Amino acid sequence: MLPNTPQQGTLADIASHRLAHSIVTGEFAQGQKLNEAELAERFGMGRGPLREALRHLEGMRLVKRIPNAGARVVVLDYKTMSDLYAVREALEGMACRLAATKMTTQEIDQLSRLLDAHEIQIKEEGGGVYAQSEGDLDFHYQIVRGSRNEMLMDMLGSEQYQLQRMCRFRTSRNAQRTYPALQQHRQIVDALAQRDPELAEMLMRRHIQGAWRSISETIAKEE
Amino acid sequence: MLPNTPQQGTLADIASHRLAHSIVTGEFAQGQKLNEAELAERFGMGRGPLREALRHLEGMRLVKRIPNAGARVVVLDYKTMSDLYAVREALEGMACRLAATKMTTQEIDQLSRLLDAHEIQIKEEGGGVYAQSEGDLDFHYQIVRGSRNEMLMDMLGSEQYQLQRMCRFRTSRNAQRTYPALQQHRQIVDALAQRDPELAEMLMRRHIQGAWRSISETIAKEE
DNA sequence: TTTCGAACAATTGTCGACAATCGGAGTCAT
DNA sequence: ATGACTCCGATTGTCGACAATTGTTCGAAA
Repeated sequence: MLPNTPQQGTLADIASHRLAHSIVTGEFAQGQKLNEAELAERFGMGRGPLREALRHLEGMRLVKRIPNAGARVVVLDYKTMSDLYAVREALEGMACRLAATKMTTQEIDQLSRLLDAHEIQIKEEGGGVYAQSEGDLDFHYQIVRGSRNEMLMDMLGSEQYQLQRMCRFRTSRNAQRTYPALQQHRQIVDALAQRDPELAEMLMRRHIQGAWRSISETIAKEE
Repeated sequence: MLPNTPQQGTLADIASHRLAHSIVTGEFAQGQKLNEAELAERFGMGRGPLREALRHLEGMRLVKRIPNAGARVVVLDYKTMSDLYAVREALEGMACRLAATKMTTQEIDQLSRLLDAHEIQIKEEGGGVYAQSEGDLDFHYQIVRGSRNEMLMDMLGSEQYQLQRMCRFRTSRNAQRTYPALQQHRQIVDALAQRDPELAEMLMRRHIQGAWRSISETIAKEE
């Protein structure tokens, strides 16, 4: 469902996926230097494909390359995360607006049932991980797909998606926002069902602003 | 001023810039196959750096790569351009909203003077190319910089900027929108000066919607 | 004549080795 | 003791050659 295809294509693609996973999950610390020869050895490939993978990761903003000085894992400081959420707010807001007119009624119903499943899951598990779970990402991705905008799907699916997951791995302990998050999801689906683009965009933007406020407070508390 | 640095770094970066230029200006037709060996020969370098450049261009959505089948210049059809402008509307709208609170008064004044220069330029040249000129891009880029959002600057500066230029090269004949465009720019600067984020975002979004409508009509007329 | 298949040419994917560049250890002079 | 300079190790950047895959063309059989 999610664009997480392990992919069996070229070595460069494999390296790209494995590296992205290692970076997002924190296996590679932020700011850590990525040695080409060492990684090529570990992945059992030459440095050529690995360099292409690094170039790709650079495009996804997961690593930062400095000519003649190698590549380092990006550092997700407060400013970077803040910037990321502003971009997400703009893009997902637009996606939601478009989805309000492009999604089929059937798809919207399906989205509603997805939320029902989430609600059950929350009640069973005590509901501590919803806003961070893959379920939340699923909801957002379905709406992005509903926008029928290839560029948005690419940006939010392949690129930002990873950065956002990285963001969550970094601040995975705050999870008390699960109930209001589900509530907001329901409101968004309602707006979609009413075919109200303005409202749908506004609600999605508020939803993401709320998520950022929650994460932001968590970070503040830790210090 | 614009992020058009010819750059004297690695061969891969040089190839990336030269390729981007050739693609944007139409020297390489849309959908044209890009032969690695031939391009490496032309640029006087090996295939290694060139492959890295292609990876980079793929990230910028200027080329589309298919594993084991090579890279082709992207085709800017109607749907793609429409998607592009929706993304631009979202991102530049957000940039303008942020700029309304982050730009210094001095910077806003400077922006106003930039528009004065544009107005003079229009009157002198009969004003047929403003909306397509580099001057318009300059205005937009200054606002994006004013957002102080690194990610937005990257996205709109390095990546989308090229696609948009390509878009304009493709439809360079419609230029009767120059006066309303300048007028809208003035309104936007006013909103920035009044420190009104909501209004600034709304005006920028309308401005871009107008640009898309203009381009869209031109394309329709051609067929 | 059409279609299926196999060899072939062209192009992409990959590797190993060499050249260029950067960072740091060590040393010498002030 | 401190600063700068030099040399050396390590890492990145680049190239050429080889392997693998694809698309094509030619030919033979139905």
